[in-house]
Amino acid sequence: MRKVLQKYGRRGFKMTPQRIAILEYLEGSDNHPSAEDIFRDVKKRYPTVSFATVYNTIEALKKRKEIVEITIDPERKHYEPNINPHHHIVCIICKKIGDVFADYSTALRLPAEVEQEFIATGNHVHFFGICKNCRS
Amino acid sequence: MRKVLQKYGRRGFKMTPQRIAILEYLEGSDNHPSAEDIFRDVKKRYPTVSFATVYNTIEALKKRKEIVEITIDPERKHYEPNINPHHHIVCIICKKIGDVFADYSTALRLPAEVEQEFIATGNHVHFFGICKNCRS
DNA sequence: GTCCATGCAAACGATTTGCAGAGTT
DNA sequence: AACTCTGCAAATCGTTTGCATGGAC
Repeated sequence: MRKVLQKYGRRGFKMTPQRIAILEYLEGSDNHPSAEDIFRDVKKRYPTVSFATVYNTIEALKKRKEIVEITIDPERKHYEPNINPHHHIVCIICKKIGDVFADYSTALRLPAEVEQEFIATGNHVHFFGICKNCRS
Repeated sequence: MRKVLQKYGRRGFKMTPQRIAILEYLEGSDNHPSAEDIFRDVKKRYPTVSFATVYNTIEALKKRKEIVEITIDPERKHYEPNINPHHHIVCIICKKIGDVFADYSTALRLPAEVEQEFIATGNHVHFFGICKNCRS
């Protein structure tokens, strides 16, 4: 809520109750929800919300660079409100996604052969591991 | 073909013509095809192949760890025959995927806060950039 | 005959789209 | 009225599954 709710008083992006609920859910915890996660949560307060609204809002927020789409789960897309570039770690058991704030850029040099083919403009590290909960 | 075709003479994994075609395509170039890419290519030689066969074969090969599924394209899964752990770079224009053989493990240390939550067991770096072709 | 791969078609799950109705200005 | 968001339903796309047929041992 905070950030985005302030930013868009009303202009260009209408702050409807559903959208507020979506933003609050997205910014309310350190989760990385899928569209369905968002849908389920918003439905608690607005039992008539539709997937169309959720996806519409996601699309509008992506376009405005207020949220980021994460491609880390082969089955579905996930979203997060944290715009600062960072990395992720995924529990291989429960699939929980954690944030990793660190800048590895200086270490992540491309091998020479690859540099002949590509100019790198960014990077994202996907760690996998086991979370505290799943260690038992 | 080489590797896998030799390995499985016939036992446990039947080398049918369709499977040979799939393996040849997978190992024949440094591509990272999607199921549909594979399907289209095999169809050239076997016009009656079905997606079921392609997906069945992919599944069987994944289970035997002969190919790896890549989660880097939000729209579809990609596969590659190179089992050695390595990283990837994706052209943000044409989506071409390149291999990056480098071991960044020593540099990729998790921040202390994250280590309290997760034990890392692996990593994969997803570079993005622009390929030679798309520079024009 | 047994086993297992094939190929067709139907099913499925995630996401997208068309559109009529509503809310806001 | 103009604009745009909502919610329903239908459509789409990638992937999976059920099942009858068919080839290899």
